[in-house]
Amino acid sequence: MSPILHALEHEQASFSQMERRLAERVLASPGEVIHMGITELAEQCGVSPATVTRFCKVLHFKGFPDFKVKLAAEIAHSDAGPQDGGSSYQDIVAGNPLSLIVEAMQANHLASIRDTTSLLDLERLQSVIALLCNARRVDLYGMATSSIVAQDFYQKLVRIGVNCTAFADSHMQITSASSLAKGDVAFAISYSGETPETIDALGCAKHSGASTISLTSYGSSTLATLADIPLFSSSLEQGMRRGDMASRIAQLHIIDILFTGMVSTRFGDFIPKLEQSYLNVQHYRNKRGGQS
Amino acid sequence: MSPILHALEHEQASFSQMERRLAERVLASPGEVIHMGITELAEQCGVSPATVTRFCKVLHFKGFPDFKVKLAAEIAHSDAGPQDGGSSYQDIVAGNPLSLIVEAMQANHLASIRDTTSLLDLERLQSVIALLCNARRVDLYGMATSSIVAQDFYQKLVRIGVNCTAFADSHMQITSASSLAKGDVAFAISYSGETPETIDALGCAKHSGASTISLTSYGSSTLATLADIPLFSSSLEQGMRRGDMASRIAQLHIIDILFTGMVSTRFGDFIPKLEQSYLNVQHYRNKRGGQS
DNA sequence: CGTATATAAGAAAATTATTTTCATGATTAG
DNA sequence: CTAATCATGAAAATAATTTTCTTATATACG
Repeated sequence: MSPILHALEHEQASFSQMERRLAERVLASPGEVIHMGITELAEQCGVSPATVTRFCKVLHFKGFPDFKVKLAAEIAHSDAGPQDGGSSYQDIVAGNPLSLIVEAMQANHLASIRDTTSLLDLERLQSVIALLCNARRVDLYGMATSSIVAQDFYQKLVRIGVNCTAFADSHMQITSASSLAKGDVAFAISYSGETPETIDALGCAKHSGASTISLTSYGSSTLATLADIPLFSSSLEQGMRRGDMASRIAQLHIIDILFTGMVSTRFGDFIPKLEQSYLNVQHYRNKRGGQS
Repeated sequence: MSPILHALEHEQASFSQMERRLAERVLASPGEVIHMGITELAEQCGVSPATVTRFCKVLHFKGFPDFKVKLAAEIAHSDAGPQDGGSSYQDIVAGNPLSLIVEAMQANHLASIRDTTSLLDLERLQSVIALLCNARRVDLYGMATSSIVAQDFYQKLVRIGVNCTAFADSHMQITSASSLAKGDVAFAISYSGETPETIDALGCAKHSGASTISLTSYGSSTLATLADIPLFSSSLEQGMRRGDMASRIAQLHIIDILFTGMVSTRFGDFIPKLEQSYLNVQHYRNKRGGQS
């Protein structure tokens, strides 16, 4: 924890009644305090503005504004929530003030990306990249939240000219899976790894002879077991139903790595296509001059 | 480098004479600026205080003090060096070994979330949450990558029973925007803030009397200026076309905060709906026993 | 037990900082 | 060449902060 907050916590002994109130308020949500005026903070603590100024002086700041700026700098350093470098997940519950939600969300997402990265198996990633680069056709499967991830990957792959589909409709997924063959790739995404529609689609693809890849939250699951190469994003503690928020970020993180890996291995091929797709969007947009 | 400094450096084109002087002074030693008063900074740049305030507003801060606090938070980040904990963005180039790509991607995504969080304005977020909670109808606009973000938000809002649409088709976006009215909310997402289709849709919605919200990468943009309440994700260095990867993660981070904020403020309303939507998916899935 | 003194804290005044409004000159489009 | 827009500074208005002055309370000492 930063020196200022640390001091506020451990030097309470030397504070007076009112000063203690201030210290507590600041500790409770420093992120809010830095956006407050002196009057606002004073009111929230049932204290006069003069007391706030004095308090800042006691802490050896030049005044309240000085305190705010220094505090802002400090809380920026530490990842919200538990100390930096750690990676524990925060639960998010009812009626929390927004500042807490923001802190918790940041902690969760950062932890999620860190954990996912450390779970990564480079060799496996490399194989997946190779498969995707050489695939005749790529099918992406995912329902609900995972279909968002699938769509995202789809957009990227299309831009580098990979022949690829990402149906949101589970019937179409199966239909498409049926028509895959050896040399094609099926890529299934699911938080739980137990989504029946996605499992069916990947199973069908495997049966058709395609190479199968799964992307699920860490832990054994039907989908991961089924896939030739399973990839994992970090899973959250506890039964947070809303855990899929961090999980989706982690899955996109992996998608980004895969995509960048693909572009990097076949730079000469893919970069021109990327550029071209970008330029063409611009071109046709300008051509019609803003009206559709 | 932090998004604010980055913007100061790269948006000089859009600044006026005096604004450029200010930008340069801030870039020269941001650490000094955060301890200055508005008058002092103005004098050092041979500029009037009024110009400084205006400059801060152009950058979408609430005023000079707000600018100082946000800047303080950011420069605290950036002197932490490139290893984790710091937040400099890594470029991703050809033929990099996978391990480097993974490291760079992690650094980018972590930095992006951190920077975005420090740019966040809690008051604004709160207003947006309030608007969304009380909206009769919510329209989400976004093209390409941003449509993925819009879709993601859409899925979440639907689950808590918010009346909401997220057309990917720009004609439909306009059509829908035309039928909005006071009390409705239009929420436009764009990395650059200059996507014509998205600007048109938001403009149309505004004209119809809806409250307008934008989510763009940090910096002044047409879309952000147009919106009643602009929200920002952090922007990346240099011309990385592929900067939209980190940006999308950051935007989803904000979406998650908004959504969680909504659920938290109207816990009693929304949680049962969330639970119900979850249970119903399970129920109907089990009912048909895996076959469709 | 009472008085003097120190201390904490607020009220109000003074100061300082910031923002807004208004006026002016420059620049651009017609 | 004129009108309109824009950038800018001066000054007024507002808001924030700090200082000063006052009061109440507690503590030590006679």
